[in-house]
Amino acid sequence: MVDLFKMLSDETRLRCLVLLSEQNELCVCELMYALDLPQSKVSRHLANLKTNELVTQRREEQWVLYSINPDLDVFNKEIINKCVQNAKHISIFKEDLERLLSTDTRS
Amino acid sequence: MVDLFKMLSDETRLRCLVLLSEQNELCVCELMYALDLPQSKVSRHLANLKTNELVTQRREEQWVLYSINPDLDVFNKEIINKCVQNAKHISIFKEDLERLLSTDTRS
DNA sequence: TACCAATATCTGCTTATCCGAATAAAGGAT
DNA sequence: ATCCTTTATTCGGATAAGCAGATATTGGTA
Repeated sequence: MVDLFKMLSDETRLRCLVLLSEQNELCVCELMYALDLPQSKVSRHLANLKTNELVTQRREEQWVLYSINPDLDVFNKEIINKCVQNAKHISIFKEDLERLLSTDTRS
Repeated sequence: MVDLFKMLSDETRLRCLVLLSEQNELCVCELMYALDLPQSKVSRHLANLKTNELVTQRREEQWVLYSINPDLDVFNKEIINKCVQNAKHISIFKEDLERLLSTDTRS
């Protein structure tokens, strides 16, 4: 439990997880654009999430696509889902999603 | 959200919250005994939880009794409840509860 | 007043976490 | 082979968080 909550106690990581829950698969540059954050920051936090098995990655052409780990245990899945639901009311997350949907940044 | 998860990402604080959820009200010395941790550590973490409004305190005679904040918003309450449920399967939390119930340490 | 039990806070220290900037690596295209 | 785009990692430094042990505070009691 502690490890899950450590991962959730950083705004950048939470924002990544919320977007990944909405969009299924995203590459680093899409997340950079949606979050409006530097590349190393996004990449570093995704690496943390992957180390803690909250996300998975696969390579497609020049991009690395991240997803929420489909094999999450029930508890982790439920907590993340609650976060995603809660995020719907919070402006920073809404803005992230708007930016994400506003342009195709994978090109 | 980030603040809630920061509070939950420490084992001592999680253990306190789980016991408080089970027992309604506990004083510092009961928690010290149940968690088998030094007084300053328990007191410090309870102070953190209080600063973040996850617990409340009241004084009764020589003791300070802590409770889960009854005015928690829905999200915080749901997350904490999930933790309490999940803790039922985890030995360290079960042992805490056994120790707590084994003796009256408030005397 | 002096004392005592319970709790809170301070002190000095160690470790963890986060950051931007720079560099490295990896794969595709020319 | 070289270049380009994307992503990962390293570096040095700043800040936050955790700890034990010691001291302070608080309210009640002798």
